[in-house]
Amino acid sequence: MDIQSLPLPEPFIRACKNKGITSLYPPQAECVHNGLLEGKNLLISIPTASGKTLLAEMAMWSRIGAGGKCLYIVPLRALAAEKYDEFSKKGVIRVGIATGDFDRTDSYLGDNDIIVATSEKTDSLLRNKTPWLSRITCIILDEVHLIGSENRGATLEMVITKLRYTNPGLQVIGLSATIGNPGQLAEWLDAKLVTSSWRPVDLKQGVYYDGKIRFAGSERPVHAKTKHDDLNLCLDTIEEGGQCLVFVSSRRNAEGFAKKAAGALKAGTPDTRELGRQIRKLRDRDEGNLLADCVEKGAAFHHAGLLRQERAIIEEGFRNGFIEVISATPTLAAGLNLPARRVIIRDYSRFSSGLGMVPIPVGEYHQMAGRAGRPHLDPYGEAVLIAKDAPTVERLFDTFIDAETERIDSQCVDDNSLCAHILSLIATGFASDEQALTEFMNRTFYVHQHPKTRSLPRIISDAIRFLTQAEMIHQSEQTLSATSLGNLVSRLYLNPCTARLILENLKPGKTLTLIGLLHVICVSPDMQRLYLKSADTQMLRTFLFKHNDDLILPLPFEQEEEELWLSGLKTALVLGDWADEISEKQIEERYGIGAGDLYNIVDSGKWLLHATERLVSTHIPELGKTIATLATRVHHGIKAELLPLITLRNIGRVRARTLFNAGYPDPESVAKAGVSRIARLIGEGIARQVIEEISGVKKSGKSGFEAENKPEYKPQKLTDIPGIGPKIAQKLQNEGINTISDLLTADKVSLSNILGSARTEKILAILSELTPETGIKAERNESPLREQKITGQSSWEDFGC
DNA sequence: GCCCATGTATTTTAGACAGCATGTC
DNA sequence: CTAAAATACATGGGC
Repeated sequence: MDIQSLPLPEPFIRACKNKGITSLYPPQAECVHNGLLEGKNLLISIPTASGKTLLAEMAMWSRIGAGGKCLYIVPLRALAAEKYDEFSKKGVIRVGIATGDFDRTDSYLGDNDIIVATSEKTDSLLRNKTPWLSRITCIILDEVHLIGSENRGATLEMVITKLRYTNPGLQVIGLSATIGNPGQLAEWLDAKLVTSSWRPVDLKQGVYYDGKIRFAGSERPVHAKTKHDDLNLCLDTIEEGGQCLVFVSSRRNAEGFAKKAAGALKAGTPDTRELGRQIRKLRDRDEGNLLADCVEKGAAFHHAGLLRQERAIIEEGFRNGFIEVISATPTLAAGLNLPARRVIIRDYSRFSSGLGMVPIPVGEYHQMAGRAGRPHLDPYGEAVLIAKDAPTVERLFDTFIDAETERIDSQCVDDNSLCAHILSLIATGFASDEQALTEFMNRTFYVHQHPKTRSLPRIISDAIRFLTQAEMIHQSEQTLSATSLGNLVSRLYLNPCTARLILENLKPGKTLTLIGLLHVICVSPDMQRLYLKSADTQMLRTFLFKHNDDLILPLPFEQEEEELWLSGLKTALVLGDWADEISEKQIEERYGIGAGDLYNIVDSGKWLLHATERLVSTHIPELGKTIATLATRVHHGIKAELLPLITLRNIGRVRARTLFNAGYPDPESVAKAGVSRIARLIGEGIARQVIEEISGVKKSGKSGFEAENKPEYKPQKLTDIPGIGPKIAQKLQNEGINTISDLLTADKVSLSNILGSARTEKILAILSELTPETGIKAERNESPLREQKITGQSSWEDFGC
């Protein structure tokens, strides 16, 4: 089928032509025949790299041509960024991206024709009643089979159900890997099912044993260059001019294999050495950098302990053909599109606690195998499993290559996130009584799979009971409504169990310490915890011996709970060290974690501390202040003494520490020191910028030295302060704040309630710069955490719900 | 007493989503 | 119902 003959906007057709795409692949043509461009729902289950993205784009362009707006839902932030780039390149249409870490376009998001978002972000937008969502006329569900994922499937299912509920006539395009029950999923989506195993590059799947790869019907000998089968398979492809992807079961294995491969590759090229340099630059120029050592030779490993930038360099280096082999954990299987001529699935079983080594799902095998063969670049793709003995050869064919893919099952009721979803349904007005909840749930995939279920009413009323007890919803007559707490929890995207855990334990009555607070957050279901190693247990016991009194939660007796408690403590200690300015390298060594892990822990910690502050501030403003301080400390990884400096733009933990140690503990002293002295510490460009900021001078052609002699900025009235106009001033006056000095003595929490926290921060930052000159001392008691008292009691019982 | 080879007990084991603010210069 | 590989430690023998 010729693209030019299709009813698609001209710019899109031109863009395709420029990329060399003139006609459709057979499965793509089938989708067009099935109404892709006429707004029909489709579930498309075809192999990776057979043109799913183009199908999505065709559907979206045709909807946009008809005045519509499209939402492209992906499971990973990295994937969102990739699609965003890809769609943006075509020009003409407006593309936006919405993920948790990437919301700069948020305010104008609704103006875009296409919005790329993660499923969680979409859920969050729904909970915050984002108006433009009702104008969406087409959703693309990338990797829709993830609806069966235990962790995150429920969210995706609820998002789909909600959007279809509010937007009648919505076109739904599901893009799925091969699954066992595609018909059932298609039925639920009211979609036509398109399946095909057609691939643009031929894929050969086989098992290696005893010097040969056995494919169905053919064999291929592999030259035994070394005594390692996995390595030989790898070198075989490289000699032939291809690249290799090796999937293994653990990080250590990934690193081990890359080291082995690097040893065999020996030389490396100028390109790989450059990549190595780039990777070295990312860390403190310390001695051993295994990744850089490997990459220099053209081998790399890939897992979640790496930094994002490291992963990006490796992926790009592989795509450009510089890196010849990557050994990876499943990160790469699910993530970006990174094909290679040969994929080696070396470890086909993985540890699962309580179960031992279990074989990976067939679906996952196919996802890995599907990575073999680069369209237009490789003549064919090979996916190879490695057998350790003769009988295993056949077994591997049976369990993976010739096996049926697993079915997917709805996770939306037995998942512990049901409470959160019920709360959000009530808070956003999807349902205002039990009847409506049931009706809504009847539209889920769960009920489609279990049409005769009778347990649903009980499950729903259990959730309602929990939420009522937690004072998140309120029941009068038959009507359910969210309390202000419930609304807050829903909008903060917090698991209700987490919110309850926090509120139960931060009640007044106990001495609150930094580690005690962090510990509460770290045992919540929303925190990603660290795995406990045996050496940790010893370390934690020692810590407990000395600091048991600092903790709020008592050590539980039951073993399972104890493990959660301890791993939460370990995670809390990591956050504590980070906020105590322990160097990243030291933290990584002390807890045996990678830089990427640290980043993730801090990221989650930041989010949960922010949420905690919001939760607590309403009831105990004093405590809210303390938590806000701590949130800032964890955000930047600084001790309390650096708080004044961190408010400056372009000053992070390192520069703030440099300035502080050189005798400039706050913005005023920095300004007084002048550009030349500060420049010696943090470089002239930054120094100039910072001092300009402190003096409140807008960026202009003026030199930084002039800025030093600028007359002091002395506001007289409230409206003299940038950020405060007549309306805001009126609001403040209504609360009894009439003058600048009132503002300075007012406490931050009540200000936040009047102005919102972002504005308050901004205004306080401005005020803090001028206090000495105005003669008013801003005494914002950031009392040390250890002395903070709160009253009440904490209980262990409701821990973790 | 030291070094190495071998045997035995112990330890370790993937990944990754989410908030903020809605008026003002 | 279900693990396996790497590593740390222990032992023993040769010198």
